[in-house]
Amino acid sequence: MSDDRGRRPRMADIAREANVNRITVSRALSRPELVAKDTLKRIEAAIARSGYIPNQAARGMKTERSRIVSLAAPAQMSGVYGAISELLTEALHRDGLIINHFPLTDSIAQREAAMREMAGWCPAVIVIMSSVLTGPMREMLRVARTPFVELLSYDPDSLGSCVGFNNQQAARMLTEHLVSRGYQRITYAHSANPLNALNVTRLEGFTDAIDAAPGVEGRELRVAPSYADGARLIETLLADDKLPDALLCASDMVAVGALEACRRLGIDVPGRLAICAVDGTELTDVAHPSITSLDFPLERVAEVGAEEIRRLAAHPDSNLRRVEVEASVRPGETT
Amino acid sequence: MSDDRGRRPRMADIAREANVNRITVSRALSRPELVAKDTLKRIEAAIARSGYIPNQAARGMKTERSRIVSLAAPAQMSGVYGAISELLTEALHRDGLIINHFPLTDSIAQREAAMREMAGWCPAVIVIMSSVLTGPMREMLRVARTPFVELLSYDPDSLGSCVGFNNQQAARMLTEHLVSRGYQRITYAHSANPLNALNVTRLEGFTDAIDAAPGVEGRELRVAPSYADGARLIETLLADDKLPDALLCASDMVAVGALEACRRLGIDVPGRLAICAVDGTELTDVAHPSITSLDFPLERVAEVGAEEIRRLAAHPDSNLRRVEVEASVRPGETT
DNA sequence: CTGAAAGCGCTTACAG
DNA sequence: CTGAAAGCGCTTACAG
Repeated sequence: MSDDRGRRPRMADIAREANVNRITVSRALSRPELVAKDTLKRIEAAIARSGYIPNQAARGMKTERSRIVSLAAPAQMSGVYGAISELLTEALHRDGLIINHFPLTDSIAQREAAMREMAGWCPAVIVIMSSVLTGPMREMLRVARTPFVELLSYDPDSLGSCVGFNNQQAARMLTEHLVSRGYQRITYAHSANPLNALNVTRLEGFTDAIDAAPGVEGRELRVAPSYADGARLIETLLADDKLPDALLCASDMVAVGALEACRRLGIDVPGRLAICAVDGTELTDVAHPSITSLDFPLERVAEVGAEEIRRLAAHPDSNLRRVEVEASVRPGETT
Repeated sequence: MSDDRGRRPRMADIAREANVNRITVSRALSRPELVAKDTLKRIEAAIARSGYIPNQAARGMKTERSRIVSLAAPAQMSGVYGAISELLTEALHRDGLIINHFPLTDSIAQREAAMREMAGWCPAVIVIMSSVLTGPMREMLRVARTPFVELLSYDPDSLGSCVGFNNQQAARMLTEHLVSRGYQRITYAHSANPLNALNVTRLEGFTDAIDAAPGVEGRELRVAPSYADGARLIETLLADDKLPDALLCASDMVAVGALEACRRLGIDVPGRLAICAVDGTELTDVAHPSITSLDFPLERVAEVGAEEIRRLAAHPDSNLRRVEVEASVRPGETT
């Protein structure tokens, strides 16, 4: 029945079978109301018979407009990036937009290469979570003329649209919360990745709060975002006799891992050590004891973000939009 | 400096600036060793000056070979799908493969439409996690002539390559574990999604084990894969006075949510209720008490899967490979 | 309502 | 070492 001679059917094959010109097949697909009823029927039958699937690359080449949305984000899926990426992928899929996923590495050269890749596919929109933009990256975005959306961090000077919260302020509030509860030696555990935009602004917020609190000693520590590294962190601090009063974790996974290690090692939380997480995913709520963290509407970031992406995909030349969502401290049982 | 007249630079623009033919520019990009040194230098200078980025769609159209890998998976990123997808995305990105992400919905029609979309982009490989394949989907895969990889479930009759474990056996082993510990009324809480392949085979395994255990009463219950629904499940069962002896959870998130609800409601685990999870992500280990679950090498599935995808992308006509990874019960403190 | 012509941006042989 | 010709699979005006 179907053409089995080694290649997938093309529009020309359908046209031949249905006894029409390729143009008519194209029209039957894109504007069927302009095609005579029985012509349409013949074409549809031929399509069904052959299993024809239009080549999206060829289509996009002509229309100069793709339905691809390129999403660059840190690879970790168990935390806030996974949560947003899940909501975003679902929402955009409903609008017929295809998500191209680019993991962000720790190398500037690789991030720039990834940006080049992204731009090379002529996506409708480029979305970035939590990456610092280098000069070449900005230049590529400019030359590619692709609408650009930053998620998670609110930045009034963003190169494109953005939907997020003020991360500097958020880290400051959480630190102030710890100070107000009387903790004097506070350690901020974070990835220390200078390419992670959230990281950079959050560190500033932490430092601000420490500087403003006389007598409070602040430290920072590098830790990879995983349960295991959170647990290991506590073990190391304990072994070195360097356990602080309070631990502020940039990653929810680190907070959960640290909490579990404390339970195992008999460290009283929050009596001996307070634990506080910045991302505030569902995980911190489900933990026991529940972890003090940031209260910000993840769902709203994804929702408004999806809306903005959809809008820019439809109207690439429309104005940018910058949306700041509110964040506050959600006190849990660990502080 | 750069061309600012409303469109991104094309190869022809570079050719003009460098005083060569477009072909030479193309060659400079793909096989620079065939181009004279100073010609190359002129071309590279023009590319740098203009910020030229080759159009991947146009390139792929000619080469008939794209570097896209289409990945269809349930949207939930906090569980096993997120973990695999993270590892896979990173590994494939290192090989220069681009991941197109398609969330699986609960509607057959939508899944088939998604499959059509996927095939339309002429990906190098199509990867599916945990979806039943309908007749039309199989037909599309056949016509598209795209190599196909199934992950997570080992199926000797898979249409393509597969890397996974025997889910029927796994669910049976976990249920037998519960039976051997003396639990008599066992409830299997799962998404009840008939389109989820893992779900279907796991349910069979559960039923097998119950049928083989005289005097043991098995039930099944529908629950969405989230922390909140896991917690709600316990609340409902308690309110209806239908709490079983043991709960087998298809989703790790449900297990963690249920565990937390038990703690909150004063239900003794494992004394009054045993909890057991099937996916066995890191989450079950980090929970407290640690949750009995499946021990299977997630990383190996991702690693071998990535290898197989890479191989099929390079040699689309090579033989299929079916790899079964072993799984066993990892006893925790909840049974 | 349908089709002949031209072209999207690139690459693949082939000729020189 | 470089280029003129043809074509990948589709669509966009335009003409009839």
